[in-house]
Amino acid sequence: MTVLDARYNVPALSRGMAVLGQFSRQDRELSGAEIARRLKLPRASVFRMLQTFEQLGFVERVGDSSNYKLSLGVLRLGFEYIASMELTEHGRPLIDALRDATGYSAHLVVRDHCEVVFVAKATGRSAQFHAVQVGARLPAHATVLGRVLLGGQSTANLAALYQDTELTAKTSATPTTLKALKLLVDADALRGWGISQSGYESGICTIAAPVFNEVREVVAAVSITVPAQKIPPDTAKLLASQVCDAAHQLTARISHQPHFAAQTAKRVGSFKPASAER
Amino acid sequence: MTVLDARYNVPALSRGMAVLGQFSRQDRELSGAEIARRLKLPRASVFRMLQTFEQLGFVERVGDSSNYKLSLGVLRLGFEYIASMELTEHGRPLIDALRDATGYSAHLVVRDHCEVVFVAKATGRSAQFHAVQVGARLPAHATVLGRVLLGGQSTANLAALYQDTELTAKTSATPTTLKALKLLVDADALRGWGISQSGYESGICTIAAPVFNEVREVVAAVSITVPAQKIPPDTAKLLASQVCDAAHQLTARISHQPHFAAQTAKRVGSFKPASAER
DNA sequence: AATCGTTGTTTTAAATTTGAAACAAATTAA
DNA sequence: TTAATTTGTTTCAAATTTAAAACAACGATT
Repeated sequence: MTVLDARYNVPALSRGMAVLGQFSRQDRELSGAEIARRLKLPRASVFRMLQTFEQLGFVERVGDSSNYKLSLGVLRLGFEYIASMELTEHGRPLIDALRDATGYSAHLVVRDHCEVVFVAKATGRSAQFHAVQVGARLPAHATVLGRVLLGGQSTANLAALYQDTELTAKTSATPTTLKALKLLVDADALRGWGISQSGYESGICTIAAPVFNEVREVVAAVSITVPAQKIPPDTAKLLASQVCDAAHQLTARISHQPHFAAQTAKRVGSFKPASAER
Repeated sequence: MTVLDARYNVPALSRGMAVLGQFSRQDRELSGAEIARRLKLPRASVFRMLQTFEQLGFVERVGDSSNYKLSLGVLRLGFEYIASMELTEHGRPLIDALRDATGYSAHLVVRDHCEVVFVAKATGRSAQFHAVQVGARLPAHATVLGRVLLGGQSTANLAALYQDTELTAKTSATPTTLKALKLLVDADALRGWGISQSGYESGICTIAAPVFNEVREVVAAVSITVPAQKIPPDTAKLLASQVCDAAHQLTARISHQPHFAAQTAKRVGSFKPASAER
């Protein structure tokens, strides 16, 4: 594996993306000076970067002020990403069907390091309060979704994943140690699905099942959210079987043809484990 | 207004974003060499940019090959954008309600130059074939959505908008001249809503109504899609009134408090109602 | 086998961007 | 009002990145 080499950095790029990254729900608008202060960059540099981003349609000025906000351009990247995933391509009809079958909101999620990311959703009839949006992120360790997505990870892998991240307690049930997390992860992996009776936000139960790739690594999870304090065991089992069904179907679809997608089917045979390192 | 000055470009940024922009549904994976060829950049430069993006989590290597694909990081930007829009904040419950009231998929769209962009959707029960996704784009001139979004634009503005864009004919009903487009736009603007009986894809009818800001500029549109070849006039009127209702409510919500949002309430104490003007 | 054409990676002179400092305009404070 | 901050913009020498060229590894073709 080629190690990422700091020699080959393009600082302008890193800094530029950092600038874009400053904008958030809390900070819709930012001035050049404010960004410069936060990132400890020269005002002149931020000024130039903002001008560049404005030309590219990634940020725009707010009204007549000199403040900036994100612009529609940034959506393009995310959309192309979602649209380019074979996972969502095949997953969408399945979670739509799952929603129709159960009547509850169904989701398709993947893991990005220690976070759960929603990549597709089918909204149920019962409009929830703050329904999650595609692109939303949740801490993996604090949700069933995350624990299902972590299924099959070795203790060492988990440790590596969480070496820079605290296992913060969201509720009393949240695991705060790697050991506790591993136990929960293994339990769900063994059963083949997971359930949270008083999820991240209470009053909502989540049932999730893993989607595997060709080598049986977890690559995604399918889930439904049920607006209830607690689901009786029988109902839970019934719903779980439906969720698992959807997950199995998706597994079948994406693991059948190993990474067929590529238009660059170069060396199909060679599977040798990456050369020497220096 | 400050004119965008080419002097203040950060080439590395422009090029970097161009690299990311190369990835699409058609081109999920790209090699460094391929990108270099397309953008006519030195291979070494592309190589370094890809390494940088990889470190930032915007692209990742595909399996063992040296190809790259977009990574989950790019979703973050788009999500923050959507989440930071007051439009979606207020619009989501409204289109959810519209979906529930009509039973059809409801959407919230905005305009980006000559394109319609979906920023929120509430999927109806009847699962469509290729349901649009948040972030998806359509040519404005070829859809009712676009024509409603263009409402109120002067002929000069339209001309400016389309000086670099062809009005390509998607169907026989698509306007291919500015004059024809203007006529359609004005008709919908006058009526207060628009309908396409054989939309962009046939078999689907779309009814759309504009959302205004404080100064009565169109800033968004609310719509529903009805899976039918043709809707009888009475039904259409009924549905249209529901769509208009939702649009009016959204207009009321976002145009009431003129751009209050700003977190730039730096000095919290000073709350004097900016009486003295210069 | 040997050659050719690609592609990924590395190096280094050449050219560029960068950031400190200066300026101007706007805002706040006294 | 006046002075003091803060911010947006501009300049230019210094320092950096860049891109041409070279290298190495690989696959395809002859």
